[in-house]
Amino acid sequence: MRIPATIFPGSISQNWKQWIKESTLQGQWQEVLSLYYEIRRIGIPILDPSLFPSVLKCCTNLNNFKYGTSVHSCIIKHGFESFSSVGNSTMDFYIKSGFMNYGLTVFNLMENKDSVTWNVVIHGCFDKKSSSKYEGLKFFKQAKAEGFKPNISTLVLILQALRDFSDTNLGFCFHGFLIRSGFLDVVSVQNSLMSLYVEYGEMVCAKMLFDEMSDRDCITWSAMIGGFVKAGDGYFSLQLFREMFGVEEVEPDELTVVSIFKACSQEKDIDIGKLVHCYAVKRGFNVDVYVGNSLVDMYSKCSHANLAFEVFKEMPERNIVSWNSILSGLVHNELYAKALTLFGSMQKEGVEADEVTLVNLLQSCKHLVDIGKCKSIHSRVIRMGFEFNELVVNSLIDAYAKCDLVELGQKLFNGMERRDMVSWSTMITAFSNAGKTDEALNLFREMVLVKEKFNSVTILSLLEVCAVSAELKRCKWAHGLAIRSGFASEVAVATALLDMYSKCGEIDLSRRVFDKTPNRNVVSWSAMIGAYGMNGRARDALDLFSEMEIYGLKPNAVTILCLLSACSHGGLVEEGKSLFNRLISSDHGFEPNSAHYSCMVDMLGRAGIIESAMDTIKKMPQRFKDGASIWGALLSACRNSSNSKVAEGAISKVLELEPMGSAGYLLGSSMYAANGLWKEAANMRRLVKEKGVKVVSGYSLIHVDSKACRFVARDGYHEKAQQIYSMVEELHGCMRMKEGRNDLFN
DNA sequence: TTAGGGTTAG
Repeated sequence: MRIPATIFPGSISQNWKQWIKESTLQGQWQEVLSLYYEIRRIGIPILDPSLFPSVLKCCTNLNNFKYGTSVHSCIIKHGFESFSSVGNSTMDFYIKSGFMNYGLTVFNLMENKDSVTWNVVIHGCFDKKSSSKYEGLKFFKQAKAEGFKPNISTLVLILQALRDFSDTNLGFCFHGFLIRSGFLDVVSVQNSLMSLYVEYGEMVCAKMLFDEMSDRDCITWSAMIGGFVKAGDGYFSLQLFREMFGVEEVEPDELTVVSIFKACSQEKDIDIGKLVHCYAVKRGFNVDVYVGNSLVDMYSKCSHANLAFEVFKEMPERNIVSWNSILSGLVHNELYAKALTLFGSMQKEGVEADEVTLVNLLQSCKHLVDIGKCKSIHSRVIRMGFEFNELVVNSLIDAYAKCDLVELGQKLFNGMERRDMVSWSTMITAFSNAGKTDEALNLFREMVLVKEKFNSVTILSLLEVCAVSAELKRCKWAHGLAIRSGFASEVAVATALLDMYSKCGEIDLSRRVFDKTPNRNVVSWSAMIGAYGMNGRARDALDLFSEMEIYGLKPNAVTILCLLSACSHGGLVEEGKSLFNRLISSDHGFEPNSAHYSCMVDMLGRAGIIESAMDTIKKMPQRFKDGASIWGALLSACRNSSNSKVAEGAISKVLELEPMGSAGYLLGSSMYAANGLWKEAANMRRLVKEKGVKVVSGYSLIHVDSKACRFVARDGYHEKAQQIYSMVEELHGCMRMKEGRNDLFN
């Protein structure tokens, strides 16, 4: 290091001080420190404190904590610590080096605190890494009392920090302070306040602030658009975006289009998405990794997996979020095996997986119902040290449950150090899906007992559990709980409620829930139509559908399936047929799928019109002819009408298309038995055993006190089985006697 | 001392 020639002997020249200041501003920190080192080495006396702020700043930026402390001791030795500029810099150095406590010691010892002092300490408290945000608020209050004038950056930081507090009142109070102090005219403060309201979910306040603003910049618009996207109102954010285009002074940037892509995926509006994609390319935004990631996500969520992959391939820069986005996109589009393959490429490129990657992989395994792959990901989870990560473990529990390994899921759940709302909900759903209703309910009770909060998803699981157990008392309890917790007014919950009651046979209660549901959607209507169908009230189902059409609501595939099923079970063959024909020919845009055709075949079969059923199969599109359910429906029709000729063909079709499903064998066996073909019937049952086909048997539920007892035909698992069977015998005897007596009278 | 809005997941 060469010392500038213009140095006065014995002291530091003015030029030299200037050089230090400028070099610090230019980021030549090492050079400044070397010069300071020379000054100290030669022993040039330091007569004023003006060089210390620069030197300390260099130490901070170079992470040279040790040297900084020696500078601090030099400051003390010279008696310069009483200068507020030096004290402020020392404090800043300690705080930025991660030693908040040392910074606070300097702060407490300072005699001359100025506005900068307060700003520095408050900044320190609100640093992203800092954990003393609450302290920061206290300092702010104290500073205000001492007449301190905050600067814009401090105010912005406070507004950011307030997001971490759940107390919305703090935000409202601060808003008041900003008005009183006249700072609310500054755009960056307004933007930060608006974002705070967005974070609180107070969209009305955010929008009011937005409307009142006279100068809106790109950030204002983006924050507002992003806010509505976050609140789930993609439609309105797209409207705002159109409005923004009309304002000449502002132009959307990378951050704006990211929010717009998210809005498009929410609204499934691929047309606007493509348009904005073109705009982004024209403006050169597509090189931004955030923009690329959002595009991948948008195309995936709009079911355009190919386009998502194209964008992903063309991205100039990819990060872990890019990989996770495409993986989740593939999962979203049911391309599970492809997701697993792509993970292989990700590894080849040396990109390290994170928790989100693991969750995506587990999702794939779950849908593939592949126990081996689940276990292999599980071992990877352990190797990567994610064994105690709630997000990952929750997904593992879910995946194992879907693979029928509820016990393994339960083991993981029990071993969790920390469980969150999702852990509990996942486990409850797992029990529910496995038919373990008592376990599910007990777990929910435990969840309440340990004071874990629950959300509408938990309530949905709970309602499903109650629906499966079909016990009215339980259902009413769950309904009460849904009301008390404030979730009953949500459409999804209300729909689950009506479904639950219908499964208990309490169709009038279902209707009462339906009538009270606000913002009913196509799912609610379909559920109610389905409920009528399930309870044999086909006429009511058809009437409700007419009402739905009057409301102008478009039925979806499920609505129509529910209607056809209602007609099928209610024996309204003509009505079902005419409805089906009307929907195909009208401008509903309805294209029947294989389930609809199966339902039609089932309906005609139940009515004993096997020829028409066969005709339907002949006429339907070729691609549906290989669906096992179609032939299954025909087969059950044959069984009911003992049409063995058609049955033979149907049996072989079902067994060919679904060799591991139990339906074909069981229907076949019972049909042969009904026709006295005992050998063939036995053969069917032998095949079931030989092939290891899993038989799902029907069961009855009896509630004794608060316990549900499950009975499968001829099982002896109940502890009082013997007594039960002897009672059944006795009852049979009574019935025989009654029959006999009837005979006598007839 | 120095500031405001963005992407993936159960």
